[in-house]
Amino acid sequence: MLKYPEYKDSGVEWIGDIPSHWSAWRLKYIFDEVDIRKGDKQLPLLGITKAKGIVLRGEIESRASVSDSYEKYKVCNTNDIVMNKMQAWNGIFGISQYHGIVSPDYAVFKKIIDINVRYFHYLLRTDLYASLFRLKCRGMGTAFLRLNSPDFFDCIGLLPPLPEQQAIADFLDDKTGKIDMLISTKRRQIELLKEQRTAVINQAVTRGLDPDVELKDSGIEWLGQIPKHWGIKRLKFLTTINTGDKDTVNNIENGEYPFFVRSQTIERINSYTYDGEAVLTAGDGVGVAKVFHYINGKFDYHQRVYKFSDFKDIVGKFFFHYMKANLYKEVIKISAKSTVDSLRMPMLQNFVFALPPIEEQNCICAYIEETTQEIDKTITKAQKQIELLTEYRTGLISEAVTGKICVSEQLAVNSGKGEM
DNA sequence: TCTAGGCTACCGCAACCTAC
DNA sequence: GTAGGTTGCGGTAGCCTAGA
Repeated sequence: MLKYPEYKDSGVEWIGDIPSHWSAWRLKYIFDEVDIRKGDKQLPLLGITKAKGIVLRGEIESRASVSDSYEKYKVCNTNDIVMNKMQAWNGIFGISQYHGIVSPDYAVFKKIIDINVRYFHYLLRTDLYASLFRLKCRGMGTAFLRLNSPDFFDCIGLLPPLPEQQAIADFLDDKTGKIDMLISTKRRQIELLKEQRTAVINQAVTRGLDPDVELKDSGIEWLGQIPKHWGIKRLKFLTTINTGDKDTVNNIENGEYPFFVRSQTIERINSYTYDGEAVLTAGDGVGVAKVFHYINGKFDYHQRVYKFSDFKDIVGKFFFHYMKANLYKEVIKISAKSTVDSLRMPMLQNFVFALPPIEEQNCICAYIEETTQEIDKTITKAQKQIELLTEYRTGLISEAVTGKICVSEQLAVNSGKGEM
C-alpha cells in the first residue's frame, strides 16, 4: 500500500499523524443538525444497521415498536447523515439514500460545507470514531448510553481535500464492494454446505448407502420409500424415555458433569443422574425437535428435557442422527403456534423409525461421521476466511480514511497540491 | 407422588415517551 | 433538549396444578 510523502501531527492525541495537507476540523464546522418533524405517513420509515447503514425499516428485523402517530418522527433527506444516539458508540451511523422519516431518538445532520458525504460515512463508522463516541456518551455506568448532538459536534473530523475525499470514497466503494461480494459468496457456500450436510444425513438414515437398493413404500407419508430389507418400528420399542428432575438454576459454574437444559448450551453441574449412552432433546420451548445431544458418560438433565437411553435393536448414534433429521417434521404437525410447545408423549412414543440391520446402522454412522467431518472442516475454513476478510475490510477503511495509506499513486504524487 | 400442560415471569434489545 | 423510564417483542425458564 502507498503512503503519503509527508505527515504532520494532527494535534489530536487519538488521531496521531495525518497527511501534511489534510485538516482536522470540529464536526460543528462541517455539519448542522436538522430537526424537521412532518408526521407524513407517506414517507418511508428508515432504520440504521451496523452492516448496511440506513435501510428501510421493513428490510430489517427490528423488534422496536412503531408509534401510531408519526408527528414526532424526524424527516431526513438524501445525503443527510443520520445517527442513532443510543447506538452511536457502536458505529450506528449512515448516509441516507432516501427521503424518509426516522425515529425521534435519531439525530439528522446536513453538511454545511462542500464535502463528500460518502467519505464521512466511512470515517464516522470506523472503530476509531466508535471508541471516541463511546467516551463522549452521556450516562456511562447506567443502562442508557447516549451521544447527544453537542458532544457529536465537539468531535474532530478529518478533512482531506475534496477530490481526495471523493477518491477515498470511490476506492473504498470499489474495494469493500469486492470484499462484500467475496464474503457473500463464502456465506452462500456455508449455507450450501450445511444443506449438503443435512441432505447427507437425511439420505443415509432413511435410504441407506446403496443407491441401487430395492425400495418399498414405508406406509408413512413423511418417510416415503425405504430399502426393502429395512424394518419399521415405533420409538417406544427401541428406547426408554425419561425426563430429568433439575432446573436451570441448579447449574454450577465449572461443575464436574455436563448438565443438559432446554437450550443448545450445555451447562455444568456436580451431580449426575445417568451414566451411559443417551440422546437428549428439549421437551418444550423453541428447542423442541431442534436441540439434540448425544452423550456416552455421566450427566444430569433438566426436568423438561427428554432422555432416550437403553437402546434396543438400534445403535445410539443412529438414533441420534435419525431423530435430528426427522423428528421436527412430525412435531410441526402437532405444535401450536405458541413458543412454549410441548412434545406430546404419545406422539414421541409412536414416532416411526425406518430400521436397517445393526451392522448396516454402524456402517451408516461411520459414513455420516466421515462425510460430515470433511464438510465441517470446509465450513470452518470458510468461516475463518470470512473473519479474515471482515478484519481486512475494517482495517482498510480505517487506514484509508485516516490517511495511513494513500489510495492512488497519483494522489501520493500530487498530495499537498489538492484544494478543498 | 410424579409427569407434563400451560401460564407467566424474566431478560435483552431497541425504540418510544415524557418529566424536568 | 436531555435523561431516564416505559413499552413491545422474542426467547428462555420457573411455577402451579390437573390428572394418572
